[in-house]
Amino acid sequence: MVTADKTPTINDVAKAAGVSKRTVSRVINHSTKVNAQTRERVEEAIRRLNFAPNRQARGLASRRSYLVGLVYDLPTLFIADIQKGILNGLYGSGYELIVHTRHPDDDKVVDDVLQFVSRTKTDGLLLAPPVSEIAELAEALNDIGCFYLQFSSQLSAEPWKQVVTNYLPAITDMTAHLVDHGHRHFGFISGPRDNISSQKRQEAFIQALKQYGLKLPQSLIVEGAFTYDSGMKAAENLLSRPDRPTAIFAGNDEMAFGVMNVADSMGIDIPRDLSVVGFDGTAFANFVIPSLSTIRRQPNAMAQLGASKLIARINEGQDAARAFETMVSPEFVPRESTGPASLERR
Amino acid sequence: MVTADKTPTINDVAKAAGVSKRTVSRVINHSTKVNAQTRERVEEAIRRLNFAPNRQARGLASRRSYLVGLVYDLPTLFIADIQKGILNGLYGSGYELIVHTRHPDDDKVVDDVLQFVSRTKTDGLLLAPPVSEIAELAEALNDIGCFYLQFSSQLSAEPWKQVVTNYLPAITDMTAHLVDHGHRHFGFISGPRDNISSQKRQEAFIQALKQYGLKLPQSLIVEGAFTYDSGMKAAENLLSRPDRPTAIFAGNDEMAFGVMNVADSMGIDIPRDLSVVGFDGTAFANFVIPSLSTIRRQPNAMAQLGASKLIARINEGQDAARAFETMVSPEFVPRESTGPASLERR
DNA sequence: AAATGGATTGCCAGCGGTGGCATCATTCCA
DNA sequence: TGGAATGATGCCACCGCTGGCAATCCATTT
Repeated sequence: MVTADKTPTINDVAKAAGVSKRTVSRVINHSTKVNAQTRERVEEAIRRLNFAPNRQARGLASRRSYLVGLVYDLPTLFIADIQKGILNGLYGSGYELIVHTRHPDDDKVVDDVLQFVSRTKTDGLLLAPPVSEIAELAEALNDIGCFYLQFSSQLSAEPWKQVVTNYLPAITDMTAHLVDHGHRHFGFISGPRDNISSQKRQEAFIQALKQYGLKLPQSLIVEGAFTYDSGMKAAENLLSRPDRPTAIFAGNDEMAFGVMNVADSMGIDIPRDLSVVGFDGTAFANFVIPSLSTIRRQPNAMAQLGASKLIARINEGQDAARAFETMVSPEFVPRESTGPASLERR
Repeated sequence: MVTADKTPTINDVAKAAGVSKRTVSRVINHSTKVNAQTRERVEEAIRRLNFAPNRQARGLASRRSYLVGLVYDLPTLFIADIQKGILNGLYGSGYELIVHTRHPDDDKVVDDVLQFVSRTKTDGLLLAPPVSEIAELAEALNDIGCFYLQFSSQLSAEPWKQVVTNYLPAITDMTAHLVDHGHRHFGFISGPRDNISSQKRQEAFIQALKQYGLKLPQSLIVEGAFTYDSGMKAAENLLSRPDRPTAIFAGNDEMAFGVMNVADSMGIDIPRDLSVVGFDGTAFANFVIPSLSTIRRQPNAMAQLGASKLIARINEGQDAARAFETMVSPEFVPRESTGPASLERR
């Protein structure tokens, strides 16, 4: 019932190994200035006593916390996957993950995050989109000397602070797929206007179309809000016009589901009368009928990369972080919601 | 460029307020033994200097960490919502959330969590299902005197350590809904056999049916794995038998999507030929066509309750936690996937 | 007026580590 | 052989805060 023996301290280890606690400290911190035999002796003692250094004391003395923070906005499946990937990347690094999301009461994101950092003393911050795209926040963090890593869609001048998703290849593949199937007339449903990821997706789509000498008229770009309802609204708009597109690319899967629903209730068959493509590639895209062609991101892989990169930067400096990849590329996954363009359009 | 003034310490505040640092400490910790005027003076100084106590130093001295941990298994939308609710509940409490999920390399859950606790020195643990249902883990945590709160489906003898979802009311409503629509012949797709939540759902369903003098024959209970594929398999099984049910209750939404898909490819129309009900009520249930009738849990509310309850227990003891609710009830949300039983059943 | 007692407040040690030296042993070179 | 350079280790203060107790103040009691 009683666990009399409290957790061992560095002193216990020192005594057990017959060295000073300073030496034990050196071993813990992988200092090179320790004799191989001494190190072995200390490590043995650590193992025998099942010693784990006290993070708080370590942090207090060394002015570090051995904590990294994840800042995100909304709880989505994508974020859950990102978080999982981060935990994988952190595994064995000695760092723990502390999470933060904006509280409805806090209107000022920048202040909110700054407070979080000062409260928790995290050694680094992982910024998920769309928080990662806020330029003022990055600036503010730079000012206070806080290490951060953004999961972003826009390459900056400091790539060691980023993991960037390059939309172009996958969107080009997707476009090729549609064009090959005879589509010439496209609609695009964007995310919120000020959302950078959404802008980037749009740009990539336009650029891909250009390669085929095709254009995306402004009138066939409808603003959504990355939500199901907004996808429906946009679809009603796009599908009720006389020159309605034969293929719609939605800025995320959720809006694509909205499109599918509207099409269904308008008697427009997918993929016979309309092809639909989403973006994100969360599991649900595979569950709907017909299954949704989409662009699959790799949250797990990119998060793991990001975590490792941030830790490298914290522990070994900027140059170490530079050695890591920056770009990740999602991939187009064709499924049942895309097919040949119907011959008799309109 | 340089932010010369480092963060203020308790000493700075003490000096500014003209008191000893011990008094400042008392104010921070809401000790009652402080004169009202003194307190005001100190609080003013704290505000003026924008002081926040150093969590590490505080923890080191008081043997607490001001950290609570969330332990979960898989990254799902449900977990993301739970986490969001916890963060809401923790807001303003002075506690931060540190997350942990089982790493594939760790086979022994109990040891893994125990290590996490000893590494991080969390003051409390929030256990999400299915980790929350592991009896050995709860025991082990009790042994080391770790406070925890389980999000569970099974009331224990220590309700101050739990937030329990009571499935019966919603499942009874759902059953009533189906029976009112003429259904008499049901199929049930369970989660993994050893999953306690799944067992509870099954029990509740059986109990609800009993109220109508109806039975759920063992042969119409098919084991799934809470995954889409397993839902499809189970559906193939259920729908290919001569006495196939007119309504299927799936243990979660994801499996229900599998059922819908199989029904579609077998030419079985939902809801005309078959009613389907899911469980979870994540947003996607509303996105499929037809939209899925399901039982909506309230992850946000229950998580917020759980977080507050745990903090109360940590700060004010068991009796304070007793004052909190324990039971939460999900609700049945009828949508398009359920309707009248087809007349000419076989 | 001295004693009593409760309410406030201050002092000092110490939580478990790390940083910056000093120390000591050994090796290398002139 | 002496002296410097190098490697390994130990000593002690200190990181920023809280716990335990002593000290102080003030009102009340006798």
